[in-house]
Amino acid sequence: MSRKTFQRLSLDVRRRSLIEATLTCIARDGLHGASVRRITEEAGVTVGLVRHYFGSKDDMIRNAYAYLVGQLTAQASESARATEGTPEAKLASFLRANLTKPNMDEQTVSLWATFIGRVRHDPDFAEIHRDGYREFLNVLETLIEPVLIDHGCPHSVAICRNHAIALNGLIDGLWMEGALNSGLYAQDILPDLITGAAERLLELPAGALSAPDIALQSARHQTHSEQQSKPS
Amino acid sequence: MSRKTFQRLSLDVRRRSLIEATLTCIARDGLHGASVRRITEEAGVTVGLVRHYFGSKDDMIRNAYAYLVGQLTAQASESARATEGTPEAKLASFLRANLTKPNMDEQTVSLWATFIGRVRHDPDFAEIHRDGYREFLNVLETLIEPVLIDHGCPHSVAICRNHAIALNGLIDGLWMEGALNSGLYAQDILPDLITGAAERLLELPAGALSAPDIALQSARHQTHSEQQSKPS
DNA sequence: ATCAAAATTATTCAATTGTATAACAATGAG
DNA sequence: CTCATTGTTATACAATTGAATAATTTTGAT
Repeated sequence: MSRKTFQRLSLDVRRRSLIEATLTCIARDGLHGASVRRITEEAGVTVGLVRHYFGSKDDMIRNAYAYLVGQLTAQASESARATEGTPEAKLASFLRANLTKPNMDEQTVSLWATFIGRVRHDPDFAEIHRDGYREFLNVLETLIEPVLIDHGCPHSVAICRNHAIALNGLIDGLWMEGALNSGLYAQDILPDLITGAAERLLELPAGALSAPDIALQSARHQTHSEQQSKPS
Repeated sequence: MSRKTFQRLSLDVRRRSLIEATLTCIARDGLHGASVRRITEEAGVTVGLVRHYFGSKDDMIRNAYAYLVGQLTAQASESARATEGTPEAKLASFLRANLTKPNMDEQTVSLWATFIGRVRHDPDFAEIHRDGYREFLNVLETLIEPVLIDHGCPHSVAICRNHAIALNGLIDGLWMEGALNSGLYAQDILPDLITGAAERLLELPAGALSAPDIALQSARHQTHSEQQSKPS
């Protein structure tokens, strides 16, 4: 019986393929069902490669966690960056993105919770979590400040930070409970719900985030040089 | 070599002792480190009892999850019920209780996240989660409604429910990120932060929840028959 | 075309897992 | 005091686990 034929791939490609297989398996089988054998089978390689590329299974899982957190934050940030228009529109887009596909996904939340459960037991997990959380807070602060300025609200660093902490809590909680979808309400109410809630949290006039057209009118006397581009 | 001496305990006591040992082990060693042997050693019995009382390890863990959720909800509800005074004081007490010890505890959050990670893979876990979530929402609605009425705010069933969903998200998110304590801010800012945030979410006058004395004055013209009892 | 380097496979190993079964002893009824 | 009940211990077992080692094949440099 002949050996399996194989390709030698670059370090980056192999590592990524193993990491993605790890996430796939944990999402599908849970942490306890994601054995080295199943993961490597999913990646189309044999077990030895784990040791070769990561040293140990735990180290591979750590890398998978960091990869997931990075993806989540990057997706959310990108969604805000890609939105043109007023700061209100950017913030609203960011909030809504967190509560719609693909960001709000049961599989992703499940993965995330599984990893969070290890933060306490593994310093590396704790560091990955802290970095991801800090990054998320920073993005939020950056989005919040211009909105506060636009509406003449207080916008000191401390105030922006506290708003970011609260808003992040709101996002996290709704994201998690919404994605797990216990069936107590329809998931699609959440984007509107969070923009409305954010308006009140930041003490913006009603509709500032949830009704962009109205908000645009009321904001026009401040930033009349900007014009909203209609999506095709 | 003689056998281990033992006591025959009642069904309830044994089951609870095994359940608590299960939670202790998962909190200490993580889900993967909580083997039947370690759990039974923690409980001071031998491995055979798991089969005898629960049938399987998975079934024992399911029971441990239900036990944890029940405790969490009961503690939170009790903290609100025990507070005498205005509806505002009750709601504020409930909110603050969720973000202070013993409710906000890294070990508990870690346990909770670990279990949440299994909701997707086990229908029994999903049911336990849904029941706990529904119960929490109901408590919140019950606390929110009289506050809205006191301040002359709209308080339809739908409005109360939406407020409860948002407030629950806020609680969950802050509770989780706060307990994991990434060190980005001091944990003890959270009780004040959430009462302030809740005021704005519910569109109450500033201080209605965060500064009970001032709130009492402003509410006195509505509910002047009530009097606050000073804590000893 | 050759050959050394190293990426990958194949296999082995000890340890641990959850569960099943049999032996035992604590307990309460009579 | 006796004895059956059954809660509990002790042991066995097959399966699976993560990791280590050895064998082999691909690849790129020369």
